[in-house]
Amino acid sequence: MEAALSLLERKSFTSVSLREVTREAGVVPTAFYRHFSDMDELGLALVEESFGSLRAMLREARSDPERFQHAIRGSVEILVRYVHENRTHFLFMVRERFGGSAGIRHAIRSEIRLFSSELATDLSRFPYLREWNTDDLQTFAGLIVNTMISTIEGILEVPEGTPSSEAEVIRTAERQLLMIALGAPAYQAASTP
Amino acid sequence: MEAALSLLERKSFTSVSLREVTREAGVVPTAFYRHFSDMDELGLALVEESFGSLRAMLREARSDPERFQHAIRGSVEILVRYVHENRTHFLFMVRERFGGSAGIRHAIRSEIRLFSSELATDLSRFPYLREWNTDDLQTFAGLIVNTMISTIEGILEVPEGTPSSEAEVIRTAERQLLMIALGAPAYQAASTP
DNA sequence: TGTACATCAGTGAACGCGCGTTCACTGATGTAC
DNA sequence: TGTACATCAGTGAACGCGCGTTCACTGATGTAC
Repeated sequence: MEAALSLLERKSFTSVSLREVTREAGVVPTAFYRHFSDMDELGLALVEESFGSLRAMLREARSDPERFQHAIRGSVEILVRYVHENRTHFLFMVRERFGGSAGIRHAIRSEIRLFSSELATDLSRFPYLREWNTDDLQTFAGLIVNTMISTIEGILEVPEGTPSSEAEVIRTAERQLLMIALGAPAYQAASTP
Repeated sequence: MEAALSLLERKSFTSVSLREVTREAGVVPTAFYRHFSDMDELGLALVEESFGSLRAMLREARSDPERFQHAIRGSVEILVRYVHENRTHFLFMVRERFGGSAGIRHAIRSEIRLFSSELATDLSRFPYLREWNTDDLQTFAGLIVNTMISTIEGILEVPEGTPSSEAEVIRTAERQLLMIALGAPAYQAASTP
């Protein structure tokens, strides 16, 4: 699994061959079958491992409710740190979300959906979101998740070691999340006249 | 190019071989070289063709300013129609945006950036956005483009012939765009106290 | 504590296959005079 | 209007290569008695 992830910096998982993985791992091709029956099984294991990183991130964001609730900046900071610390995991998720095999695509998609639902539950504890119906909360959470995903994509795309472009990505994310957060009360006011 | 696009329903461009393309086109493998020097050149030609569809969409949205300016529903309708009419073009863009070769990824990314800038220019003509600075407008346009992209992704993901799920995607898009639109004045009010 | 056996990750040779690319070719269509 | 030549898309044989997968194997580690 480590070998596969380390190959992702250069290419997408779908275009990595079984032999490339074993070569990277310093092992003979047939040894692969001691661990997985094919590349798809490896891919699904990587989905699980990768979303483990994401869940850990969410757990941390939750453990500091003050920061989570009040400072967009704090949340973006946690996001950025996790993307750096688990770069290949996030690269894998972003690359295979649409490019992967059907099984891997579905696995990633359902993890994101789960993640979005959990965020909706968290959001329902916000004072000014308390009275929203589930549907509106889901939509709102989806909007935030979209912005988070494109921020992750932005961070991964920025050439490594160009802090100025990355700072730009971060600044954009913070302002977009602020726009969304400010839109929420206006939306609620408009839909319950 | 038609043959390549027709293969995209099943797999991503990166994992399509030169021989598969010629087989689909009903032609001998070597005939490929009469048109492109390699698969990457084909891919770049497809980027151009695909974004042609997208530009046509923008042109139509612009030609009916009333609808463009006032009804989010109208804009989403145009978007949905274009995705259906050019399904393989959009599939190609979504799949290769992260999964493709470096050259193709860059080409797609810069087209999206261009698209976002043009939207920012259009937005500056809105009465209540007239006084925004370029930076805020770009950020705002980015947010809208993100939402459009994830709506496109949603439409492409929905199994064909399940109108109820598609309607759900459309409804979510409309409400998210509304949240964003309502957030704009609040954002401006907050940043110019 | 020692012996016998099972489990397990990795080995190395071999297979048939689809791949990208080369080459010299064919025959239809377009262009110059 | 007729002839000579150029351009062009497509052909078909051939190449060397990396691929996924099979098979019988080795040798280290763990477990039962």
